[in-house]
Amino acid sequence: MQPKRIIEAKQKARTPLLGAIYETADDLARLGLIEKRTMSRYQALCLAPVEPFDAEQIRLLRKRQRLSQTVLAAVLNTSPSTIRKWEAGEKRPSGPSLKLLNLLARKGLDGVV
Amino acid sequence: MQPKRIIEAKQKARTPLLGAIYETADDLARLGLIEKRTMSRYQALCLAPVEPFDAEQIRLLRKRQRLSQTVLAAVLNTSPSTIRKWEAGEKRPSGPSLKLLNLLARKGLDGVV
DNA sequence: ATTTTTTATATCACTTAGTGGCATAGATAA
DNA sequence: TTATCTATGCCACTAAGTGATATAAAAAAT
Repeated sequence: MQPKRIIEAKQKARTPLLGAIYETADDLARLGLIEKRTMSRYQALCLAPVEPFDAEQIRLLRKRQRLSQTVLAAVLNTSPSTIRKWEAGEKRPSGPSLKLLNLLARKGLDGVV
Repeated sequence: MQPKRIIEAKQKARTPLLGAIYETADDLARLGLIEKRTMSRYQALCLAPVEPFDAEQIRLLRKRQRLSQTVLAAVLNTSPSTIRKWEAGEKRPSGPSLKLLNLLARKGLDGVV
C-alpha cells in the first residue's frame, strides 16, 4: 500500500505555479521535513512582494505605459480624481490598488487587461 | 515623401495588445475613417469589462481557487477582515479590488501573482 | 493662426471601504 | 486530548475613494 499523498484531498492544484509548489511541499512533507500544517503558508509565501509606490513613481509608471490619468483610472477601475491625488501625494493607494500597480509595473498593460 | 504615421510620435506601443490596437487605429486614421482625437478612447475601450461580484460569488471564486480567506487576502493585498466582510455582505469590494477579483476569475491565480 | 479638445490641476464636502483588535466556535490534524 | 487553522461576530476608528465643478495648459484639429 502506497503512502498517501498528503495534499490531494483538500488541495488540488489548479495552476502551474501552485501545482509546482504543492508537489514540492508534498515531497517535503513525506520526507518528514515539514508538517502538513505548514503548507497553507506556502500559498502565501509564493506571492511576489508588493512594493510601495510613491507619488512620483506612480506618475513615472503611468508615463512609461503612455497612459493618461483617465485611462489609468479605467485600467485600475478607479476614478481619475483618485489617480490625481496619488500623483499629488494627497492620498496613497490602497492595498489592492498597490497590488494592481505592481502587476502593471511587472507585467505591463497586457497583464492587467 | 511617405504619409506620416499618425501615432508614432507620442504613442509608441510597448505591449502586444496596445501595439495591435495602435496599428489598427493608425490604419483607420490614414483611411480617414476616424480622427486622431478619437484614438485615446480606444485605449479604454479595449479593457475587459469589470463584472460585479456579490458575497456568494466571491466565496465561490475563493473556493474554486482553493484559498482560505487569509490567503486570498494576501493575494489581493488586503486584510482577512475585509474578505470576511465581503463574503458576509457587510461591505462591497472597492473598484481596484473588483478588478483584481475579475483578473483572478479570468486568469486564475497565476494571473495575479 | 485660431479654435477645439484633451489633459491635468485644484478645491470642496461627503460617503464608505478598509483596518485592527479581540473574543468565540467549528473543523482538522497532530 | 491538545493544538492549530479557519471562519465568524462585534466594536470604533481612519483614511481612501468619490463626484462635482472650475480653471489652465498642452495638443491637435480646422
